[in-house]
Amino acid sequence: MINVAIADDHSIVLNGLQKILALHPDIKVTDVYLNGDSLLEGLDVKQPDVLLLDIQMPGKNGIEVAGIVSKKFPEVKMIALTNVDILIQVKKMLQKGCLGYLLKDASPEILVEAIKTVHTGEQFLYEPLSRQLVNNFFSQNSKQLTRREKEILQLITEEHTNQEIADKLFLSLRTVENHRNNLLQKLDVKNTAGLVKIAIQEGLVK
Amino acid sequence: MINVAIADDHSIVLNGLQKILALHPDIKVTDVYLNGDSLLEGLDVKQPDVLLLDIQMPGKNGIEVAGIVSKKFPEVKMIALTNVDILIQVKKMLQKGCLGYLLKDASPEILVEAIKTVHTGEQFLYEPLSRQLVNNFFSQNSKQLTRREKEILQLITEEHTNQEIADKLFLSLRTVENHRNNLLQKLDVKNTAGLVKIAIQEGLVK
DNA sequence: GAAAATATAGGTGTAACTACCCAATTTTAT
DNA sequence: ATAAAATTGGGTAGTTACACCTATATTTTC
Repeated sequence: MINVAIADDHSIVLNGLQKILALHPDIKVTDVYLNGDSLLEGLDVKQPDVLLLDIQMPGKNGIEVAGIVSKKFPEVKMIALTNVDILIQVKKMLQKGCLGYLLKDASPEILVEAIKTVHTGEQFLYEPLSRQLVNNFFSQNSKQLTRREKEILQLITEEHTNQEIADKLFLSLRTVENHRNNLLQKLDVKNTAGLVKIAIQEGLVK
Repeated sequence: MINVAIADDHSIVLNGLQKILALHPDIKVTDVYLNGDSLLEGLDVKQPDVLLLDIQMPGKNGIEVAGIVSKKFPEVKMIALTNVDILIQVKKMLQKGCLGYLLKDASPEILVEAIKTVHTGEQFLYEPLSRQLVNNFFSQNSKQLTRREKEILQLITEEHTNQEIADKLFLSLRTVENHRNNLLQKLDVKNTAGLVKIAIQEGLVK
C-alpha cells in the first residue's frame, strides 16, 4: 500500500487525482493540501510515501517547497506536477530532489505508473519531457548565459536600445553591443525577435 | 436536475469535474468526452443542458467545436474551460456562443454557480476575466490589428527581416516598413522587442 | 598560482529598423 | 452608393542593430 499526499491549488485537479487514484487498491490518498504552507504543516505531523507536488502555487511555489521537503523529509518521494513544460522549471525541480515529473495531461495509467516507479526509488520522467531534457543537455553548454548577459537580455526585452542599456549599466555602447552579439550567437537566433522569444520561454522576463 | 456533458482531453481534469459535480444532487454528469470529435458524435445522439468545453484540445479545438455546437444545438449552454486566460481566446469563445468562461483553478463553488447560472440562460464570466475584458474593451480600438498586420507581426516574431517578409508576401519593402510602423504605433511599443512580447501574450505565435 | 572564462572597450562597415511625410487603389461596411 | 478602412507603395533621413575583428583588465575556477 502506497500512501500518497497531494498539494495543488486547483480544486479540479485535486479532485481528479483523488478520483483516479481511488480506483487503485494499492494506492491510498492520505492527505490533500491547497497550498505549500499547509502542506509543510501537514508533513510535520505525518509523511506520505509519495508526494504529488504542483509547481505553480500561490505563496510558496513548488520549487521552494520541494527544496524544504527534500531536506526535512528526504525519505518522501516527490513527483512534480505542472500543466506547462518549461524546461528551466523541470530542471529546478529535479535539482531540488524530485524523482518524477508529470504534465497534467497525463493519462491515469501514466500517473499510477509514475507513483509506483518513484515509490521504488527510481526516477520517472514523462516521456515528452525526458526527450526535451536530453536535447537540452547537448545544447546547454552554448546556452549558459552569464550574469551580465542575462541582465542585458532582460533590458533588451524591456525595449531598451543598446545606448540606453549602456547608460543604465554605466558601460560603453561597444560593450553592450558585444554582449548582444554574444547572446545572438549563444542562443543561435538572428535578431531581437529571437532574443525576446527565448527570454520569455526561459522565464527570464514576464 | 441539470444534465451536464464535459469535453476535456485531460483525464485529471475530467475526473476532477466529475467528482466535484457528483456531490450536487441537482447536477448530473451524463457524458464525458476526451476530444472534440467524439463530443460532436455524442451530441448527435443526445444533448445535455450544459456543456463544459475545454479550449485546448487535440484535433478540433474548443473554438471550432463551440462554433459547430452553437449552430447545430443552440439550446445547449456552453461554458468554456481553460487554464490560461488569453484574452483573445476568451473573446473568440464568447463570439462562438459560449455563455460562460472559467479558469481551471476555479473553486468547486464557482464551478457549480457557473453551471446553474448559464442553465438559466444568463452569462457567467469568472471575475478576474470579466475585469480584464472590460479593461481590454476600452483600449481595443487601438489594439485591433488588421489581417495583414497580424500576418506581418507573426513573420517578425519568426525572426524575418522586412525584406524577407516583403519577398515572402510579394510586397514592396516600403509596404512592410509602413505596416511595421503602424504596428509600433497601434501597440504603443518602441521596437521589435515590444512587438514580439505582445504577439506572444496575445497568442499570435508560439 | 596558473589557466580559463568573463567583462570591458575599441575599429570598421553594412544591413536593418524607426520616424516622419504623402497618395493611389482596393476592400469593407453602412 | 458612399464613406471609411485597409492595403499598397514612394520620399527622405536618422538611428539602431548586426557582423567580425582585436585586445586588456578582472574574475572564476581548478
